[in-house]
Amino acid sequence: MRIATWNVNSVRARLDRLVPWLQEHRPDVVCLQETKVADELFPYEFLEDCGYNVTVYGQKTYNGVAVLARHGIEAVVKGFPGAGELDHRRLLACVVEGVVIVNVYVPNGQAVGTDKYRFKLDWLARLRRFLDEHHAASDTLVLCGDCNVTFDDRDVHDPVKWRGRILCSEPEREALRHVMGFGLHDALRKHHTGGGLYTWWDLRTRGFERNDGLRIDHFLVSAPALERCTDVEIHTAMRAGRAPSDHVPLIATFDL
DNA sequence: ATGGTGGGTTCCCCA
Repeated sequence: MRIATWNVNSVRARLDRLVPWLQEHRPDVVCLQETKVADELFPYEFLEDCGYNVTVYGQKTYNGVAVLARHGIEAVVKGFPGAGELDHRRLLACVVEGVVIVNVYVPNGQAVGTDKYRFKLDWLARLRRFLDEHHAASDTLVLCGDCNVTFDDRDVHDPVKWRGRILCSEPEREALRHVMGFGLHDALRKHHTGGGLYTWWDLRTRGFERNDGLRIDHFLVSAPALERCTDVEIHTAMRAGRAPSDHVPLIATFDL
């Protein structure tokens, strides 16, 4: 089973990139973030025509997550249970072929010390509680998405410039490690231990042209899933060319 | 120290 994750920065604006990529690579499961569209306006037909069942949890303008699967999508959970209608639409969990899929769009946090930063740290604490209350580390579980946090300086092209800043600050890394404490492992690091592997480059500073990137999109998987994980690839080429997202897709392969 | 680009909406917010 091959599982993909991609922050598309608007699913409607990215269809011309997303559809050919799906047709070429045909991942079994695709977790999308930042779909930026209300559920009734989601472009279902384009993705269904690629051979996918589609489950969405979106909102107008901001946030939004979706799961596409070539197999049946079961046990769908939209948002943190009990959080209410006003909560950001950033979490979509489900089961595909017996694998628990948790698709997340972690808040960006804007800047260290802001209200959005505190919201981000709290959101990560809620994510850990959600895992504790609804899942077990002995399950075959794959949590993936835009985590908006680097693990360490290997994930940062210019660690001096980024030290202590948003996406790299120690409280964020600690909050992410607390999520990992549920019993998750950084699947990419099973296969690639070096630096220089990035998934996001800032549009505003034309970061991609200088490879000024960060690794903030992750596959965080339970021990049973890690054991069966045979590769994680970053599709860096998708950052080049016309109208890219600021994030590139990743595909993790599991011997399942 | 700031701004840059891009998406979606609305006369600006968010990343």
